[in-house]
Amino acid sequence: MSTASAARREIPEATVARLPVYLRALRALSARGVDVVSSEELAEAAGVRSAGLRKDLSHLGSYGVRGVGYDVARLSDEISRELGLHHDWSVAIIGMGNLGHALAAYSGFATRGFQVRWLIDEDPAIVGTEIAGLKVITFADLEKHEPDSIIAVIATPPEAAQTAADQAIALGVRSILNFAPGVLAVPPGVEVRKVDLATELQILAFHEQRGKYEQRGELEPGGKYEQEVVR
Amino acid sequence: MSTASAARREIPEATVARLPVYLRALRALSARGVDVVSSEELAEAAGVRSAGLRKDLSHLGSYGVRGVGYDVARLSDEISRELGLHHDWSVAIIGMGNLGHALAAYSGFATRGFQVRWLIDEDPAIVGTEIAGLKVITFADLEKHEPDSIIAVIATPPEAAQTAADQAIALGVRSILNFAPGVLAVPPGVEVRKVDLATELQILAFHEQRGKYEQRGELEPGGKYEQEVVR
DNA sequence: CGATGTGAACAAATTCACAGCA
DNA sequence: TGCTGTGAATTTGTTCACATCG
Repeated sequence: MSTASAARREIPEATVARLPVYLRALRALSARGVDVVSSEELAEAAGVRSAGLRKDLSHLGSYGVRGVGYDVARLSDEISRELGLHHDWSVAIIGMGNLGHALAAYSGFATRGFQVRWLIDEDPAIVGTEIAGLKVITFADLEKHEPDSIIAVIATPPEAAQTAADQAIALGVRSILNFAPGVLAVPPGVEVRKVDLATELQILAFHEQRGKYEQRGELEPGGKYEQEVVR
Repeated sequence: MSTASAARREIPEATVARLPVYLRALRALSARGVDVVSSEELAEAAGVRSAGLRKDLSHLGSYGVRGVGYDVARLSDEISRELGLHHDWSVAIIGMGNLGHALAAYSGFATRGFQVRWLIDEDPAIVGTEIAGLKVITFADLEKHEPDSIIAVIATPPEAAQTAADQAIALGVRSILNFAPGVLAVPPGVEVRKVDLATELQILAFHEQRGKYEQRGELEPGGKYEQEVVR
């Protein structure tokens, strides 16, 4: 109740999940010199329907102009604020195997308000080495730095994921992006999102097996097709 | 009606997305020597509610025994069948940068019916080199092999993703897992799933900023907490 | 006029609660 | 008795269609 950015309108979870997509589309438009965009155009760029886009944006407030559209810069800013991208976020990557390595070097993080600041591993052979310009440290080392407001990215082998999560949480981490397969048990107040590669492939396999669209074969070889993004 | 696994009941998308999770939990139980499990226990292991689990499984048919539970081996098998994990799937990874590299070496793929068989890149400096025991080839080379029934994993830089998708689709690929940020335009009949790291972090940032659970501070330091997985 | 913003209709997913069966 | 399987109730999300306003 005390904080200024307090309980505003409740924003539906499904909407929150799409805001980053809109933000990216807006950035791309901005880069192309567009500064006003209609819901129709933005929806196209983001791969959603225009009515849905308008409803999503309506949860943030009224930032469009009727008969005109949305100001790209303004809308970007509002969405950024809503997502909490004003201050930069510190990211700690835990587990410096193949995936951790790649994530440490992945520029997609840095480009949008997320700075990878710590690389954690417990393997003595890896601790102390330098990856992508950062020294690999242990949890004990991390403790010395600000413990709060870090997002932890878990890229350990599956067996080590729960322990890694426990240690991160003990240091005050409340947001975890988990690349390790399996379910993490965390206390209330800690949010986990997971990225599970095998699961994604299995979902694709399911649809491919079922010929989801019944449209076996023939895919209109030449020609430009309408944008059609499946979920 | 001829094939046993014929066009059965429609399975809700949300259910499909959870089947791989159940499958993994079942495998873990099996490895621990458990061969019968209740919906309560399996739900716990999978991080869902038992009622939801039962409803999900009911879409596959009646494979449980009232008063007893589910046979672990049987249920694993049924879910595997449903997901199309009987025959192995071939995966082609496109774009051999950091991420492509890591994905090529990632054992999590191989362990579940997905065999990474081709690594694609167009950079002459990379083509021909060997990564994780596979030679990097071009799209032109790929064409010589079976074009159908491949799942393409796009790990290119964002600018190259659409072209990569177009080329893969031209070769007959109908399932794409896209790691590049941005929206892919694909014809009907092609399914795209995307994994967007920056988006995931932004969603976490949103919730952290809002102190989703209002439960600022105090996280019950010691003690074992109930399992509480947020989405 | 033309595009936004939104109530109302619809659809999908989740949760409840309990009948029914091993 | 104890669990599954499932209708019914509820919640959440999407689509429609149009009044509204710059």
